[in-house]
Amino acid sequence: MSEPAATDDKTSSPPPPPAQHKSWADEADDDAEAANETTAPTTAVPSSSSPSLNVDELSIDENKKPPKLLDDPEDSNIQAVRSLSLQSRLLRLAISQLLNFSSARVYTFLTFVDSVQVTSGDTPYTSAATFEDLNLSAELLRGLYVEMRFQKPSKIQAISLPMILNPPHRDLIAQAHNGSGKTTCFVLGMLSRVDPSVQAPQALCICPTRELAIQNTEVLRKMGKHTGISSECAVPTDSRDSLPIQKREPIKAQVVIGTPGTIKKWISFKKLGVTRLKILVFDEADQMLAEDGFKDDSLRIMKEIEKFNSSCQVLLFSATFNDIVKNFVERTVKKDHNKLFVKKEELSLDAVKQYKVRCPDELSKIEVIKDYIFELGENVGQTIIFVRTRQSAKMLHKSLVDMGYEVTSIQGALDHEERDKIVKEFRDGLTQVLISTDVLARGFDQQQVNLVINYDLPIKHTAEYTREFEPDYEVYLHRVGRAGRFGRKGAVFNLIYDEKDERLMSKIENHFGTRVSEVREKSVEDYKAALKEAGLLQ
DNA sequence: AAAAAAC
Repeated sequence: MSEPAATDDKTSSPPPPPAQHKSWADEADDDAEAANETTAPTTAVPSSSSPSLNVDELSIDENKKPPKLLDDPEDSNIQAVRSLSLQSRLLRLAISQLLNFSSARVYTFLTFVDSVQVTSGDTPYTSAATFEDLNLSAELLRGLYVEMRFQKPSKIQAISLPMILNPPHRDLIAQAHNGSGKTTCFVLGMLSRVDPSVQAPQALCICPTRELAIQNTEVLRKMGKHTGISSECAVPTDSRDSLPIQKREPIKAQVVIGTPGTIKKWISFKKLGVTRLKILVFDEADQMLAEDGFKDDSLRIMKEIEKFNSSCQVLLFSATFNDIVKNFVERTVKKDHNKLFVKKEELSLDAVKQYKVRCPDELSKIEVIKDYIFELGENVGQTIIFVRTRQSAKMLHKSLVDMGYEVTSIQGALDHEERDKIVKEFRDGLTQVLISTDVLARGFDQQQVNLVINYDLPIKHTAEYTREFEPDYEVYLHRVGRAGRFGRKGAVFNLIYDEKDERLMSKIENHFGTRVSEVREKSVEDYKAALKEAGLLQ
């Protein structure tokens, strides 16, 4: 039995919640109109400034030992930051001027082993060393240990769960590495905040793709198996076998997980009530709130909930938040939110070894895939090949099938049924190699995937009139993150063939501060060596 | 110039 670490902190009565601004929809409104303008609105409360500028110190209980440093590369820095209410800001300002300190309090803690206490504003949070520390129900603990086979909270879980579960239930923006267990954070949050005696939607989770919504629903059902909590997956169905929403009874499920369009539709048809909602989650929140993502849908849903229910806790989770979306996202939630961020340099997964392969032409990309990667791939686990367009997904699929290889491919133009089937076959291990557009770039969790091939590199489609292509760093990171789930080993091969690719690749290297080594010679032995280096072969 | 959702 592991020693329960410092749970006594909980017993010290938490101070009353400070006055809260609950007008998050209003905030969102402002932003929607002033999308790109940066001038501070009215009397600028020195809003939660960029952490890197104001990193001050970790506020640790004096009686506690300081956090120990781990040299585990995975256990990299997370910054815990708290936006302060106006009152406490003014108070801090007064004090700090007296003491000649910086006025913004930004709490950062590096790594921890057992227990860290973070004081956020005036609320102390003790990280959870064990799941028992979280006061979860016995049924939920059983789900964690027996169904999920979890032993103890991962780092992001240890830090974020106390903030999610304990009053005053502040909004939270949380960033954590791919495969580090973000889903568990919000699924556990939703399950434990539901009142089992109320048969109405109390938790809502919105995801960018059908596949992710289904996956999250499955995780929730597994983890919540013994709780009796009901759930519904709100994704489009092929009209044949299901009643149109107009004719359905209002949703009674206590947790609803789905994609924006369907959720919007259900709400507008009054089939999904929002008045009892206690917690609203955006998975892949940076994409959900990006200009070229689901911003409009997300804000509309937020506003609709706010209209009837001002005390709904909002959680925003993602592995990536670029500066632009980060800035916006922080103004979308209530002002006194908590936030956890990871430094950019810390994000690239050290567990996944990155390679580039220079190919003389487009055709030779296919040669590389079949001659080397397929040759070795099957000893290595499953493989996802990412392509930029639906067209290339079809094209590559056809070429490989024509050559006699057993691969499948998925992209958004396929029927829902077909998509579900292909994902299921891949999950069941019936297929070894899956070609995919960026539908599966984010969140798709299949632990057997050890190899990712970037058939082409992700490109940012900004409205700028530049000739220069910009890589989509976030998508790159998410793609890479499909391998190496939960700290496993993995490898990525980036296939590049022209000047454009070269520039994209080096920009990616610069951005993440990593060097991507090249597989030079063209022989099976070289790929073997690369996979050995990645830890995938002996 | 893409993909995602969904009308």
